[in-house]
Amino acid sequence: MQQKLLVLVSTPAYSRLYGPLVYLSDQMLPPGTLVRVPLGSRETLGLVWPGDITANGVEEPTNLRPVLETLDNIGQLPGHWMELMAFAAHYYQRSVGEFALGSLPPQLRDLSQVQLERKLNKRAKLSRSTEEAAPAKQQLPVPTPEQSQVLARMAVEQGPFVLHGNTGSGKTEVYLRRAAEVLAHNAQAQVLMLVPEINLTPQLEERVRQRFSHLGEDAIVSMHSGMTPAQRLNSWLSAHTGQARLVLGTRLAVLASIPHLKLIVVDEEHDPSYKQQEGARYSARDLAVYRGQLQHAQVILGSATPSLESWHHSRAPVASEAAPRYVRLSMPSRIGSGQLPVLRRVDMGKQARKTLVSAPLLDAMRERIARREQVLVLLNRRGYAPVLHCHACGWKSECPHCSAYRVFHKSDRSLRCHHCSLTQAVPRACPSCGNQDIGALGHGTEKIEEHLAELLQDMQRPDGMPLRIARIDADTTRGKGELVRQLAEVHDGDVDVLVGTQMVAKGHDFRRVTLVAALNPDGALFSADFRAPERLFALLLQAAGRAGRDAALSRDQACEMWVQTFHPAHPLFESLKQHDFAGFAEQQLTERQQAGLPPFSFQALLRAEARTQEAAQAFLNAAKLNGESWLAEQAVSVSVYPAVPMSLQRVANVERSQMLVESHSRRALQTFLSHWQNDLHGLRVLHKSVIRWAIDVDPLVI
DNA sequence: AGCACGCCGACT
DNA sequence: GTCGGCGTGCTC
Repeated sequence: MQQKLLVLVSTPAYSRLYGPLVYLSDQMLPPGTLVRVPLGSRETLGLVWPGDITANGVEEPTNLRPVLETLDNIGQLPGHWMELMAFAAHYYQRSVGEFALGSLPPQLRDLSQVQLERKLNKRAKLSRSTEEAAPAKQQLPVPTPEQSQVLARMAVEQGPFVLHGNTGSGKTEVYLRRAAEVLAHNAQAQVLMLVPEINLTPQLEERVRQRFSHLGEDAIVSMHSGMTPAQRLNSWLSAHTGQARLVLGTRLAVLASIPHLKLIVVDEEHDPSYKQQEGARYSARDLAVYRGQLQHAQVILGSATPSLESWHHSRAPVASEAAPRYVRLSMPSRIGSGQLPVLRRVDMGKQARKTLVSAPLLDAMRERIARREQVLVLLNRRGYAPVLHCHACGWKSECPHCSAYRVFHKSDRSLRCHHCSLTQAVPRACPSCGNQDIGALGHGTEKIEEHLAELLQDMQRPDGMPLRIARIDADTTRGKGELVRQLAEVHDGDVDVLVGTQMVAKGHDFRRVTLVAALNPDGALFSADFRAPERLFALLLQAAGRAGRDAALSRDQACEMWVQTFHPAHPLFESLKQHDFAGFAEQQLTERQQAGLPPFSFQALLRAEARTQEAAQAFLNAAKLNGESWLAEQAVSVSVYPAVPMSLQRVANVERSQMLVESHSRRALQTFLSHWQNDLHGLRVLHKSVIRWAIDVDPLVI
């Protein structure tokens, strides 16, 4: 007899097929089984989903089609993984199908049962040959008292832990030791280590592989989007079968099937790249905490500058409040002789107008260079100048497809849109009035690199060789492996001054850098984005941490962090000077509480994309009306704000608009959003010009 | 989202 | 006379 099965396929929440579909099968397949099913004229991967058809399917389609093939040679996806998918889809307002199928390695979608079989056989042979690896004897560093204390707590408490450790306090050693304990305690146990961006942390990967080499080569796998489809499938299968004991990956790894997961480490947990910014906009950090609960795995959130959300949730309990959700553990000391850098502020109000690099900073740089130390200069804008400008008619280098200016890149004399990638040669004369006198406004890393070369042209190294000024940003690291290569050059000491965007401040140690300078950080102090100060503080502290990690440096070579600012007395810089994250966090949390901002409120954004701004806004306004009438009826306390064009209103000729939704109760917000989805599906029929819409829960940028 | 069907402009 | 533009509609 033919069975009816619920099957998930990858369909977005805004299509009409957002729930499980019904298929016929000769046998009853257990939930979690992968199948190939026909869908319209194509054939696609499906996942058998738990649930009662008769209870669920109110209006069951008449012409059911049969399952084509069962991919049962890799077994079922575990129940807790399906629970994770169901939770994530519900919380982030996506279809379960999109979340679940999107979390599987892309190649799994294309392979047939037979192809998969071949792949699995090949893997089985390989793993047998490398199984016997001799346990390597390694000399491990002796843990500091702080590390021992922290590890002792982790051994007896469940967490989740917020591990607040200053740069250089040895957080990584804690992760590795805790992982070793968990793996030794249970021969099946698996550990997941999440990092913000894998290409920025080859050092960590190397360290992990070395430390756990005794587990065998294939017991450690990586997972990130830069891998080839075949590599991704292999890693995923290793994790899914339990063969991989340690999974090291970026945010997408939190969605992998890891059946015996016992420990999740989220390194640099404050990093914004844990929030997916397209498609299903999940937070890997938050899902890691939820997943820990589901699978009874311990969770460690580590950072020198924890997110204010995590910091808030790990506060000392207040009598009136429930116990904090996270356990806070601190490691304030820096290991070795390396000291924390001294903060120097240059009051730009006292410098000549339009100064890019102030005299005191330049002098300090010269001193360092003369001693063959390295200098790191940070500027958060790439290119030469952010906009070209005609002095005669006022023309500016706008992008024809986006509401943004195209950036002038001097190296190849191009105008590039950083949003839609449109690249054109710089016009010889103003395209609007023909005037020859077009100039650059503002400055980017390219210009600073050029400017510093001029300012320092009289200098040479002690050995008479010319100075080398290098630049690292998204433009110079386009090719594969370029970033690693260029960083290696800096390491070898072949570079005296390194100019870069924030990408160089992340996760890389420069042993001989003793001076770090932020040229123009003021934008974040008074930004409309309430998270800008938090990000700036993290960036500056992290950048400062890049410096002076060389134990050979003597005391009088103390490292310095320079900041050029018009607001030298700003509390952010005062806290930074004291290396006082806790003080900074308290001050920010007080402000957020007074303003009713996260983590004291919960937010979501409804975004709509259409050919015209009016169409996008009309859809949002209708959604607002529907939503508000429901809220009034149900007496649920959620505010829906008016629709506004997005800060980048037009990208690649698509108009975008968005609307903020806010509540003091996470539950109220969730209830409302779930209801709202139905409204939106109904509205879609009336607003056909809307290309797509999506809800972003816990948005990072508004 | 894919993918097909379907009706109007510049080309082997 | 066809190839191909993307508008509309459907997929268990």
